Amino acid sequence: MVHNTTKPRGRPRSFDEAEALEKATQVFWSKGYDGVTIDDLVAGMGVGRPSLYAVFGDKRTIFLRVLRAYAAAKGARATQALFAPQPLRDSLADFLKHDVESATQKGSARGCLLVCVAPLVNDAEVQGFLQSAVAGGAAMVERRFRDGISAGDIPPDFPVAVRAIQVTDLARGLTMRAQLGTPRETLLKDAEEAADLVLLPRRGNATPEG
Amino acid sequence: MVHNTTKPRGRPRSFDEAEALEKATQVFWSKGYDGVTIDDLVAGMGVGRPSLYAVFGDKRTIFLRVLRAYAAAKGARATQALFAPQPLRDSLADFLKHDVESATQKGSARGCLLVCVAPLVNDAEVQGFLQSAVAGGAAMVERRFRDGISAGDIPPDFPVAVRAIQVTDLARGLTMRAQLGTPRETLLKDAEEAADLVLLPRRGNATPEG
DNA sequence: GGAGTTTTTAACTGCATGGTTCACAATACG
DNA sequence: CGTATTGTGAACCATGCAGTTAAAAACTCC
Repeated sequence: MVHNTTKPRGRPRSFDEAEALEKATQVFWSKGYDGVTIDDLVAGMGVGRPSLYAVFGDKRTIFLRVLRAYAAAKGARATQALFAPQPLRDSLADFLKHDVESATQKGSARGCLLVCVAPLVNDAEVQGFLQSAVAGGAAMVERRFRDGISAGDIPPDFPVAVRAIQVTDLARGLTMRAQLGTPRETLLKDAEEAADLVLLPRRGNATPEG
Repeated sequence: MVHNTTKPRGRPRSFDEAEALEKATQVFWSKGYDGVTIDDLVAGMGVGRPSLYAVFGDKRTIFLRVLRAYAAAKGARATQALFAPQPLRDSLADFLKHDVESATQKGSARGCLLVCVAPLVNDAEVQGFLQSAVAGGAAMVERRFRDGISAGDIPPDFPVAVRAIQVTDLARGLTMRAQLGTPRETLLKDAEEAADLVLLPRRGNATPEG
């Protein structure tokens, strides 16, 4: 973050760039990608049309910036939940519950930009970004599992990769149900159950069908 | 199935209604809902524009018909997989694997109309239909679990409702990964793992099969 | 073969939208 | 105080789109 100390010469902007992006997020979140018109963005972001094009570029570019900011914020919160000093089971439950909470925020659109909106955007760059985001999420959970093995919370033969993917699959299922209107309380309970499902010790071998 | 024996009076249609609907499914599947124009449907379905309006109605109506047909077909295949005469574990695995296969079919769009396209449609009727479809899927799995208890495949205290929801959540996760391009083989393996995750006996649970 | 009925082909209309342009307003610098 | 520079507001234009209409075509019934 390098701050530019030289003051801009001309008329100062009447909007805050980050704030406008935040509002753009809400617009895309509530209307999808194709459903959003430039006028929607102009109205929602509080930025005039020419300024919008000058500062942010066209719709696709705006969406990419929104996606990146959204994913970064979500990733940060996920990291915080996963790697807070607490038992593995609580980390996992917090991870999933946080997903649920952000997907059921009132006053904001339901669901998740990354899960519900972005996959439909027919754009190579968006798809690539999503793939890496998904892989990154699973990798994060897997790392937490490894820490859990070190801490003795789970046995050393715990199938970290498989379980990590299953956690993210379950998270996506929760998010989609949120989008369809399942109440938050139900989903929070399901999040706990999901954490337990993945972690509860098995009888016999941890990996089935060895 | 009532066959209409009276021949139609005027000029015969140059297209098959069911076939056209099938093609419409592909169009929506590959382009989403908002991304589809009437011209896309005209081109994709092989039906003239006025005929399209006369026979199928507008885009929203067409999409609803497509959804119902798609859900019916998918439900039928799911029933077949779940309730075929085989052990519970195989039923579940087949159920999930079938989902994966239909979501990774070549020559067709990836993912699932119900999971990847329909949730984004901002329409009360569509959302309602989706909710009932989701609930119906979970109920189907739950019923299969009950049968499994009767057959002694799982203990009587098996939490059928919770596990059924988890199965559908996992299925949605698989489907979304399919949409993002995860190869079929990976997902098929993950489907098996998911079935095992849900079914493997927990330590501390009573098992009937001695 | 002709009349009546239905589908198809092609063109048309009106409206929303994306992207651009232009004159004007606001601020920094000399 | 004037000028250069940048942002803003409103109007503008071409395009694409949904939905309709008019006439030609294909078929059944008489």
